[in-house]
Amino acid sequence: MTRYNPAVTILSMDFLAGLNPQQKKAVQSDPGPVLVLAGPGSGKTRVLTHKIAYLIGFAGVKPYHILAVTFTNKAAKEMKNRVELLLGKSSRGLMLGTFHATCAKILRREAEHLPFNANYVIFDADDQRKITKQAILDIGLDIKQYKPGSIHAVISQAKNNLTFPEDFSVNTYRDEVIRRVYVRYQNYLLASNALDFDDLLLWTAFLLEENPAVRDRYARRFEHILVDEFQDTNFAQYTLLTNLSVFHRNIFVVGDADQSIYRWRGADYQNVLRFEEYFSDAQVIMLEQNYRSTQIILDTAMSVIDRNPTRKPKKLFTMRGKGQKVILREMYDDREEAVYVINTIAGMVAQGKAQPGDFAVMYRVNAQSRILEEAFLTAGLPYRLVGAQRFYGRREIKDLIAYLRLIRNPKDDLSLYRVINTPPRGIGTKTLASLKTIALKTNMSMGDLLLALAIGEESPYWNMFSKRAATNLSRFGRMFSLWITHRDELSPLEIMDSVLDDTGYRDYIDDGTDEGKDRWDNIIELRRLAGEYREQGLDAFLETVALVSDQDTIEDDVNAPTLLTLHTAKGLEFSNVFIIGLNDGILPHSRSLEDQEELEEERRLLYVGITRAKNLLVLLYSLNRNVFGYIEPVEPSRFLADIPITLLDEGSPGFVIQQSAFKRREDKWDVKPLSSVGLLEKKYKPGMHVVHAQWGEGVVLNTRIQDEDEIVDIFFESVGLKKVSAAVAKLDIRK
DNA sequence: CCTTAGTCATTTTTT
DNA sequence: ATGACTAAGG
Repeated sequence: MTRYNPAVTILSMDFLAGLNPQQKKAVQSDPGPVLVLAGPGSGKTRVLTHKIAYLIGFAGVKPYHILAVTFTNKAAKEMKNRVELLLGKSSRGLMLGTFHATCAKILRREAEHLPFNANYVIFDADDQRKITKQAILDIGLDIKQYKPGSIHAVISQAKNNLTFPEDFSVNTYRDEVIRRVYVRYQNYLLASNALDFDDLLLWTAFLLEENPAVRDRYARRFEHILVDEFQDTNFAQYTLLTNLSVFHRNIFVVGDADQSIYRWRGADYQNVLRFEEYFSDAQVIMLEQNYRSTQIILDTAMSVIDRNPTRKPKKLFTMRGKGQKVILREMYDDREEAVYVINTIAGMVAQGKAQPGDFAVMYRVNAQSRILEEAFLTAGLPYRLVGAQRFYGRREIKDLIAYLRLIRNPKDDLSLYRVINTPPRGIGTKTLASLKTIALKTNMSMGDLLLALAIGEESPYWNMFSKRAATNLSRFGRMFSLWITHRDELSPLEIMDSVLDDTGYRDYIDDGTDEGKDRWDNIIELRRLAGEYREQGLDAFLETVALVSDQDTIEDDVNAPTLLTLHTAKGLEFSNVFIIGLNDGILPHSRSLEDQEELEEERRLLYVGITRAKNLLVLLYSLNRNVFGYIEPVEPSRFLADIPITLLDEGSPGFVIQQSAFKRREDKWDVKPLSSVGLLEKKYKPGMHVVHAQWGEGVVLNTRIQDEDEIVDIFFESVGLKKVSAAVAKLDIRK
């Protein structure tokens, strides 16, 4: 292990310029495990990039020996740019990418040790759902009872925990069903020479665990490993990291447990604790100075997150000054929320207080974007929408990608299903069914059979089909085989163009309508992207396309408000932030209400949203909400009650605050029943005059604490003696 | 084999 | 309210 020479510290100045003491400490940390606990806006990307630059430029580590992993391509790209800015070209060879992309590369290189080929394709979320559905149907089960989505979620969880189908433990009948689906699902993937997202991690972790020779090769290579957003790692990723760092033990991780919002994806912020235990000699460095937000915004964030009981306290501070108070507003419904957002933005822009691009509107679920979009459209204002109907989710894009995937990997039955009759060429369900059965009988993949049919009547398989079917299949097979023949000599763009030409795709999609025009425009955009992969080739193109995240699709150069979910907002910052739909059932989401840990995650989600704001934070909730077309009354979010009124501007409603006594105690109850027993104090005293919303004025006779609640005996003028729960009833104390 | 009308569930969050 | 999926006609 190398120790850096302190005598040449002066040379490190470049990489330390402009850093605060804690950041410097992190960048200059000795070799060995390092855990950086970085609050929002504390400059963690800075620390990571400077650390890399420091390692290469000062400590003399070869870029080839460094691995840096992130969760989104956007983060990876940004880091790469910033490292290059610090070092120039000398960062070449550095392995920097997302977990998934890094794994994809390793797997392609090491495919010989694994049950798939190097030209495997990556199945996206849509594909995953489809094959889960197919697997359930194959077993003969009802997809209404066993929803593909929820079954796949369990499979995904299993994979994230490095559980293969054969290790899947069965305790209930449902488990047994899932196990069987999982077996089929995985077989389907392998038969198609395909991997899903989780497989990328699963197989890499498997490879490193089971193959010491390979593991050592990588573990020796990566003298330094750096990890961004460490709190978002799941077990597979954690295992990956511990294996890769087993030799040099120079693992530098940056994270913030308070920003852990991917539990449902298997992420486990406890990995932060695990890290400290596993690497007991780890240096721990805290980054607590926030450079992003005003004090008021920071205080608001703290007031929300502080209620999470299991968190380690962090004291965030800023030098930015108090700033503007938070605006909290009650709206009639979600429609009005949208109008308010637009009016506020338009107003501030008109007054020259801000640019349209300085605004972000954040929400819990993608469905909420629709009303906003409509409102922007009616107002005639441009906006940029992140995620939701992403580019790569468009039908025409998926079609083209499926063609390319099939050409790259003829075993990809799923893609074949998609394209074989798109545009229509007379290959319907019947023909398709016979293609499948005969493929099964002859022990070939459908793609291979199709290729065998390409030669026409000479083919030994020709007579197994009806004349009509054989003719149509053969015609497509000829096209298909032609593409494959030229696959390796053509660039991705050229392959794409031959597909477009040979299939007459343009005529199919561009039917003269506006929609058709749009679709064709999307194809043109895809062509442009493909054009960038002349050097890297088809594999790289398909891989990037499969692994783009929502965040990656944000275009920076648009001067318009950004509409995005709270999840995609992580890692970003905006001068002015709106968070809409702050209602119970939305944030916290109704599916998380039952579970304490999920409630905590919802709270973190709000925390993430709040801490995106640099200057102005606007929080909106509504009294009513459109649910499946019906207007329903809704409650304000319980989290609002935790924000001190002193942080809110005068226009903010006060009644939310009045409810806080109730909300607060409810939270406490959820959280720590034991410790809060003694903490609950009586709010009322005998002799006190109170006003009840329904029964009017009364006088307190007696009061006691019982089951986390205060039971008050009150004599009302209107109805006489009543026992009242302080948690349920709204009582005003009369002075 | 493709279009159409009717039924139905749908709302987390995403690499 | 909207879209995905299923069952009947061109």
